[in-house]
Amino acid sequence: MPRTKNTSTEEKILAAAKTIFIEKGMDGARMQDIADNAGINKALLHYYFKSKEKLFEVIFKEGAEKLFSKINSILNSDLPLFEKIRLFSNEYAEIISQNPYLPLFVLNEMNKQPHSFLENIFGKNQPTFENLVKQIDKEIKKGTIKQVSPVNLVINMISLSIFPFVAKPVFQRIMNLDPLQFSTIMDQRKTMNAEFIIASIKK
Amino acid sequence: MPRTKNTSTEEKILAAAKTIFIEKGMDGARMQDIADNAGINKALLHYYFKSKEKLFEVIFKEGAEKLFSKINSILNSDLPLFEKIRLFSNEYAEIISQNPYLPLFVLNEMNKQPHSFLENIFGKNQPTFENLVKQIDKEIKKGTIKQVSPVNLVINMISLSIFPFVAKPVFQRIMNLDPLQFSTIMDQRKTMNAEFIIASIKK
DNA sequence: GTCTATAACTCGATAGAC
DNA sequence: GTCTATCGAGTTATAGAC
Repeated sequence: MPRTKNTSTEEKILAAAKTIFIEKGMDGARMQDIADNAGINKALLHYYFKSKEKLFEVIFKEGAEKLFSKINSILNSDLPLFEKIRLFSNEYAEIISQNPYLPLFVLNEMNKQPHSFLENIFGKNQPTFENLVKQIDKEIKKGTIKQVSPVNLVINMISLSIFPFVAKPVFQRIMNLDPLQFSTIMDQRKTMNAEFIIASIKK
Repeated sequence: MPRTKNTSTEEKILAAAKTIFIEKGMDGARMQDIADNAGINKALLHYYFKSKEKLFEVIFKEGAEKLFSKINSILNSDLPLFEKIRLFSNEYAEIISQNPYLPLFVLNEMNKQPHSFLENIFGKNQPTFENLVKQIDKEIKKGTIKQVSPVNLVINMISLSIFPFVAKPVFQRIMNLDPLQFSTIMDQRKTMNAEFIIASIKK
């Protein structure tokens, strides 16, 4: 299908909305800001996406998808446990360093938005971690790793990958780091996180 | 000083403001909500605290203080490294499980509020981690722990303590946990976090 | 499809009575 | 110190011309 002027405007709006919503959140964002950022006027926003809420929904859904899909695909793959941990840490760190403000946006709105809204967005494609649980149990029986709870292992992996970005202003301030020092440290973590996790469970 | 009707109203306002601001953030909070929650009217809010921003400042400052003071006092104490890690994990987990919505509130506003606002609130009581850095270097030379970056160690400790609470709705959803299961897991983490960290650096 | 103008409404803040 | 009433700025959303 050839690009018409129509879809190009839609894309400009989506790009602008993404920027503004992720920066300011649902409550802080202004339709005027989005219009300005897209180089159009407010009325056109409503022409393409009925309401602020509808537009927000599109942006949130896409953002949440980006953050969650990778977790499932890697953790449910057939890789050996340690490789899985390394792959996850590396690829996830990459996604987040390319979208550093996305996690806080999604976390925020998941805490604020009503349950019905989230239900509508996430639907029923509930991930399962059966695979991973079995794999961890097997390693424990083999004696290669300590007795760990799979759920807590996953929580640790995700926490170490995401939180440093979410808390960037905090860490910069309490540790007295300038932006360059901080980003150097974040780069180190891309490989360090996996080794840290592995060291913590290895026997 | 005896409690007058005056200060009691002030306290009601502060308690209400805390509830509403932490739940909805600066942008999402409504003065009407705060007034309702305190059982008074909007005009009184302005009588006690000039503006929404001033009221917010008080709440934010108190919240940030609660989260940050413990980090410094424990990490700069004279305890042996492993004890320090255990004490921090336990006490910090306790603070946060008693104020589960505080971290996201503070993180959010630290990302959103202008630099001048934060400067005004935090002033110049910049913590230093010289103590900790020296202590870690000493342990490395003694050969009791691996060569680790002090900054990253602190980032890991804080990340593992805070993030699970911040991402509660995410973890509940992707891991299919009901609230009781989730809080059981969070309880386990209070002691588990420290052992996890220690295992990851021990030689 | 895109614009200008404006309606409809929300919300922080103040005036003024008690 | 506390209330009711209201102002005025700012915001989403729509009407209507091009």
